[in-house]
Amino acid sequence: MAVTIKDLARETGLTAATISAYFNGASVRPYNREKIERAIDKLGYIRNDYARALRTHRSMTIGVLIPELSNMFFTGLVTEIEEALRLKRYGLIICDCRSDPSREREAVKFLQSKTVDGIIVMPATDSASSLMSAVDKRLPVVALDNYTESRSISHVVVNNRNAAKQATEQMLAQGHRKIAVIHGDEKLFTSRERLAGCRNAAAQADGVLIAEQGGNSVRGGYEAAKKALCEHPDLQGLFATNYEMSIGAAVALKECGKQIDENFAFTGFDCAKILPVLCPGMHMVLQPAHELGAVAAETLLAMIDGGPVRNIILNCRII
Amino acid sequence: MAVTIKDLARETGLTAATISAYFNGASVRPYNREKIERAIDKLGYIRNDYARALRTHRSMTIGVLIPELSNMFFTGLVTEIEEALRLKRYGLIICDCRSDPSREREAVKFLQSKTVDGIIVMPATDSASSLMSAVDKRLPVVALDNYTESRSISHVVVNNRNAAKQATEQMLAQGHRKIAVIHGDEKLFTSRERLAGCRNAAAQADGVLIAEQGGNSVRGGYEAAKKALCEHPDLQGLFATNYEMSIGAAVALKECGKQIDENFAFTGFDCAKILPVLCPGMHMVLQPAHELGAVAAETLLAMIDGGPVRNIILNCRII
DNA sequence: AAAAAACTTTGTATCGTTTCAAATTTTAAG
DNA sequence: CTTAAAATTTGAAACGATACAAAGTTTTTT
Repeated sequence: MAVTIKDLARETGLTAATISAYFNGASVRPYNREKIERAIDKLGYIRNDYARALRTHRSMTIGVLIPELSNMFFTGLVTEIEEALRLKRYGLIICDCRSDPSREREAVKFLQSKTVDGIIVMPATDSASSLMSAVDKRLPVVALDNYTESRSISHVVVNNRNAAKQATEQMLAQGHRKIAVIHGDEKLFTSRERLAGCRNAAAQADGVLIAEQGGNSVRGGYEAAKKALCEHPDLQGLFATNYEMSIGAAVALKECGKQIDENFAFTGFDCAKILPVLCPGMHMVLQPAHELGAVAAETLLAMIDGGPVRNIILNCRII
Repeated sequence: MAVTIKDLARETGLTAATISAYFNGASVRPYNREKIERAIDKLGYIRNDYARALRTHRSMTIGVLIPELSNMFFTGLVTEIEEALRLKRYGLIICDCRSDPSREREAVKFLQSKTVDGIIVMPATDSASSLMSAVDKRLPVVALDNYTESRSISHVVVNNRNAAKQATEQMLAQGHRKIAVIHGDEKLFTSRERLAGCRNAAAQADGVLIAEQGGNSVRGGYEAAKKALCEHPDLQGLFATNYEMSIGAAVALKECGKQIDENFAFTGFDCAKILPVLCPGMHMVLQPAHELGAVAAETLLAMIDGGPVRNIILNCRII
C-alpha cells in the first residue's frame, strides 16, 4: 500500500540500490537523478525509517522524557532541544512521564523499542534507576536540569545554588532583610540546591529567611506566598524558586496589594515572558533555556558519536 | 549489540518462530515458556518495533501534532489522549508544530516515515493541506478542537458557538449589559465561532458588545483586557475566549482593581485549575478535555480498524 | 496399542532499506 | 581507436521480527 523504493525502481527502470544511493548522497548520473526525482513526486514516496533503521542501526530519532507536559519551563526546554536537533536532521519522540518513575521506566523501554539513538531526560527524581535499561545497553543518555546519581550519563544543569544565593544576596543588599523563599519539592536535587543557596546568603548577611514549601505548582506557589505574607506582615521580600510557583506568588502579591518598591522586593524564576510585564521592578533568575537545550542536544550527539560522559554546569542570569 | 529474538532462541534452544509466538499470545509449553521468560530477564530483551512494524504494517504508535507545546490547553489534551491510548497499548509520538503550517507538513511526513498507524492533529489553521500527504495514503487522521475543510478526516470539536452564546447570555441575564469579549485569532474556525456566539447573544438581548482581539496569548489577553477596561470605564463584564487569554485578562482585572460582583462579571475559558481560585465568583466555560481526548483516541482507533470518518460535537460546561 | 485429533514447534519467505563486491558504463589517456 | 582508470549501477545478502504451511509432539479416542 505504501510507496516503496521498489516502486521507484520500477517507475524509473533503475535498481533499488541506485535509488538508495541517490538518497544517501552518492553520485548518480544527471538523467537518472531527474528520473528519480520525477518518480518521487509522482508517487509521493516517503522513506520508511523502520526499514532503514533496521538495516543501519541508526534511527536519526532521539527520545525526550519530560516530567510534565503542563510545566512550561520544561516544554520550553523541549522546544529548544527540538530546534537544535532539527538542524542535525534528527527527529524527536516526546514522552510525558507525569513525574512518575514507573512511567519513566516504561517510557525508556518504549523509546528503546523504537530504537532511538539517544535519550534526553528531565529526571523526575534524583534516582536514575528508571534509566538503567538504557544505560545498560550503552544507549547515550543526557539528564537535563537535574542531577542524578548515575555516573554513566551526562548532565547539563545550572549552578542552582549560586544563582539562588546571588539573587538572595541582591535582595539583602538592597536592604530587604526579612525574606520568604517559596521553594520546590525537596526530593529534587535542584530544589534543595536553590534553597541551600538562599540559606547561605541569609546566613552570611545576617538576614532572616522564612522557607515555605510551594510544591512545584502555580497553586502551591500562590498558597505558600499567601501564607508567608499573612503570617509575616513585616516581610520585606519574596523569592519563588521556580516557574510555576513564581506565577502563583505574583498573583498572591497582587491580591494582597503588595507594591514592589524600596520596601518590598520580589524575585521570580524563569518566566521572562509574562511576569516582568505584570510586576515591573521585580527581579528574575533566568536559566539559559536556549543554551540548556542546545548544550544537551550537542552533548547527546557527541555521545552518539562515541564521545565521553560530560557534566556541564551553566550559569543563570539575574535581571 | 542489541539483544534480538535470535539471541533468545540460542539461549533457550528454541526457534525464533516460537519466541515470536510466545510474544504474540500463542500457546507455548509451560517449560518453554519459563525458559523464554528466564532468557528475557537474563538478556534484557526489548522487542524491536521497527522490525515488527516492517513485517506487520502496524506500529502500534500514533502521532500527535500539537500547535504549541507552550499552550496548556493543548498539552492537557495530549495528556488525555495519551491516557486513553496507553490503555490500548498504543504509544505516542508528539510533534510540536509551532503553529506553522510548513512545520506541520514536515511533521506529517516525519510521522509517516515512522509508519504511525494514525494521526491526531490540533490544526494550526483551517486548511488541511499540510495533512494531505497522510490523507492521500489512507492514513487515518482525526482533527481535534478545530474544524478543517477536509471531508476525509474525522473531527472532534465542541459546540463553540453555543457555548460562547450561553456564557454571554448568562452575563446579560444577570444585568451586565456592556460586555467586552477578548477573542482569539480570526483565522481559526474555533475563534470565529466563539465570537459569533457572543454576537448572537448580544444582538438578541440588546446588549453592547465590545470585541477586542487578544491574539491567543497570555500577553495578548492581558493587553486586550487592559485596553477594553481603560477605554470603557463603564464596562460591566469581560469574557475571554481561550485559556491563555483568560489568564492574561484575570491579571489585568486584578491590576485595575476590578472586583467581581453584581456590577462586574468575568467569564474565562478552560482554566479550571487556577483561575477560579484566584477570582472567586467568576464564570468559566469548560471544554470537556477528558472527553475530547478520549473521543479523539476512540475515533482514531475505530478508523484504524476500518471505521468511517466521523464528526463529533461535544458540549461545554459553564460553571 | 494403534489411530485420530489436537496442540507445538520449525523452516522458510518476507517486510523496505542499505551494504558491498562485482559488473557495467563512461571518461581520460595514450 | 584502444586501453586503462574512474565512475555508476547492479544483485544478492543482510537487519529483526512475523506468517504460514509443514513437520513433530502430545493427548485422546477407539
